[in-house]
Amino acid sequence: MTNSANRQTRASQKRQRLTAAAARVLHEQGVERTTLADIAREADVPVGNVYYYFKTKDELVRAALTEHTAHLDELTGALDELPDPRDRLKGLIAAWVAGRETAARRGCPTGTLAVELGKRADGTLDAEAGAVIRRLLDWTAAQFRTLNLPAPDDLALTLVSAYQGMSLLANALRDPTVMTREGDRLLHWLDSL
Amino acid sequence: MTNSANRQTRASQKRQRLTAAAARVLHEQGVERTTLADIAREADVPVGNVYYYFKTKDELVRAALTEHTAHLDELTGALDELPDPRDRLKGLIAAWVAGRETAARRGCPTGTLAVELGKRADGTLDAEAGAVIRRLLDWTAAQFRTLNLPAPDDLALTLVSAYQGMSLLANALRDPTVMTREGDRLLHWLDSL
Amino acid sequence: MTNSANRQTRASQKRQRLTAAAARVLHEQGVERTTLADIAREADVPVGNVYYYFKTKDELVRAALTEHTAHLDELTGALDELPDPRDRLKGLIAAWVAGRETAARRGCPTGTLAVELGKRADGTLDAEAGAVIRRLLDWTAAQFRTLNLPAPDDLALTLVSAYQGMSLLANALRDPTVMTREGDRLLHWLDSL
Amino acid sequence: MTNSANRQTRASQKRQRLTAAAARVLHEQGVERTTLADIAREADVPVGNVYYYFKTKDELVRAALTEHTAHLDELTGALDELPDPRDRLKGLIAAWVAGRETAARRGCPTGTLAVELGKRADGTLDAEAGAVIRRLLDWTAAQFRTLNLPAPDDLALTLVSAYQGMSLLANALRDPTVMTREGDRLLHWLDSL
DNA sequence: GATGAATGAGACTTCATTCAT
DNA sequence: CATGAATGAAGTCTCATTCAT
Repeated sequence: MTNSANRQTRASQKRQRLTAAAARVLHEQGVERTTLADIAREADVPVGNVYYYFKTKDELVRAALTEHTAHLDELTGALDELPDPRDRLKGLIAAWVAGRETAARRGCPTGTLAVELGKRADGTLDAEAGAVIRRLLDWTAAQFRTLNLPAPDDLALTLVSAYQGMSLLANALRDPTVMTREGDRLLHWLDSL
Repeated sequence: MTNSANRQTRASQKRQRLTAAAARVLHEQGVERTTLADIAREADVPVGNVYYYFKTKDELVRAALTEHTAHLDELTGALDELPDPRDRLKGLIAAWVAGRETAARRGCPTGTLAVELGKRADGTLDAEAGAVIRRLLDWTAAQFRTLNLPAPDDLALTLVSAYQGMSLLANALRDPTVMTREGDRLLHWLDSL
Repeated sequence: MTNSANRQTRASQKRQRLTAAAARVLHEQGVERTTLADIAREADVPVGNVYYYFKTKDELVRAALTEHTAHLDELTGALDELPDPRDRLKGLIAAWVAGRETAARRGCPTGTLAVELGKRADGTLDAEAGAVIRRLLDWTAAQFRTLNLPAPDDLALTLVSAYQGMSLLANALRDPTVMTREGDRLLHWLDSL
Repeated sequence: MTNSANRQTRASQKRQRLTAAAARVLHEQGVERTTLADIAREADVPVGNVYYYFKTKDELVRAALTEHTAHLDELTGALDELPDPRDRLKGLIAAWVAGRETAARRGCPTGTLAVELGKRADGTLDAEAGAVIRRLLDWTAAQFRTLNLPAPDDLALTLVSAYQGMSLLANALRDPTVMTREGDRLLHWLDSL
């Protein structure tokens, strides 16, 4: 590896460390309660150096949203390997239920981010949080459409809405079984369509 | 009315004004982005005076939660007048849909509060936000139970979860029709039980 | 003195202390090199408390400009007592020369402020610095007009311009005699009109 | 051209580009509001590379002063070609008036630099700004001396002082006509001597 | 020589909370 | 009881300067 490539790689690594740390810490503590120092510490980067990679705190939030989008794409990408769209949706639900402990402790990363960003007077970042959710909606609707089910958009809305609702309740009640119970119901519902 | 009683009344009025203002502003701006000064201004109470009624900002958050509980009780109390529990639940859904514009702009007051408080490391207030949601769950489960439906707690979970989910999505997508579409589906679902 | 009046007076005093300190320190160190802490220390006020009186640093700069305007008004007000406008102008020049040590060390308060504020991209405060100078121009022109001299505005421009020039040179050369020499010349010039 | 000479030339070019950029940007934005990055960008030199040519920001300021001195020498050198010293001085004034738009927008480069540097506690650079002004004073005095006029130093002081004054006022009032009006007066004044 | 990256001190500003009257 | 004023801790952000390659 050349020096130049090495340098660039190290820099990219740091940027990536910061992005990952931001996604993690912002999910855990929320946007407003998280300080740049928190993220810097988690990424093991000096605070002053954060600004070399991200000019504002908001850009770090944006990076976290992008990270969540990437996670989502990774998941749906893996599910796309399954031949049956219904199985893909069941896999999605299974993934949600598998994350029940995290959901109970911190809620859905994207959903809680959207809630916080929605409180802002200036609508800069909330639209971007909404875009991530819409991405999930779109993928889900595509599966329902492939299944030739009527009103696939409404079905997608119902499914994603259920996910956000159960995550919020699991979190509010600090009860991961909410995810299991609702997850089971959603699986049955899918089979009934 | 005696002077003393008069004084107490005036004091209560101020307390009430502060509580109402807290509920309103905290819903609109979120807990972390709201300053005591914001609430004081909205309640038309001098900042320095707030501390006579509420020793900390958290107590104002608590008061807002109590206010939301009162609103909920008012609603369920009115619905209890209806003879048929199914009609009561339909009335609940109708109320949710009626609040679609607010939901699209700010989300569910209790739900968004629970999300924000859930991010705190110290579990001081998040339990109380959960309690308000549980109160709704309990009332809803009671209706299902009266209807002699099986697993009334799960049905309640599904219904309230759907409400939180559709509120979050309406908010994240800034789209009040989410409330209408999901509301219609829930009404049909109720009839199918 | 009542309690209320007392309280208000003390607050005003603090505000006045801050304004005076700002005028002094900003003149000495310049706008950009002066920190809020510098002004706070000079006024013997805790840094955090400064913001109770002035919401931004720029407001403090504005206050300093107002202070300089007040000083100017005081001076011209005193000179207005003189019956002969020519004597008033001579008094003005005498005041300038009297301040030669300060001028040599720090330049003209308003002039140097105008220079610094003029460098700003956003034209917020530079106009206000210009206004103070224009006030001096106006008063000076009024004297020339009363003397029935032709083109009083140009004469005023020449006189004030000379003042700013000699202050700048005295400051740049660290030489108070610049003020004396140019002051003498201006007095002769006045008599020659 | 040898490699070594080539390298040196390229390096000199960079140094020259930085010097010119410093003179320009420092004049426009002022010393304190200008960052090294600003100058580096304007000179199209990587930030990290600036320190190879200038060890500190102050050295860049010094270089800008040198650049202004060079400009001044160029101007006076050209004027020296004129046989009549009075014409040289008139040419100087004409040059000032020709730069009226710049003066109105940014003031005299040397004068405003002197003002800012004069605010420093440590007398490091302010003397050098004064030196540039003194250079102009000296050249001007030489012309008056050649004209056999009495007190040539005082006449020079008056002329340069007038220039700085009119530049400052043009700048503070954002009015280039100040330069024209005062320029005309100075030309008449020259003829009257 | 050249350069992207790193660093840390310090600036401005906000705000929950307390105080003095 | 009421309230303008006070306080200090903490947060975001900037930037001259240095470092590693």
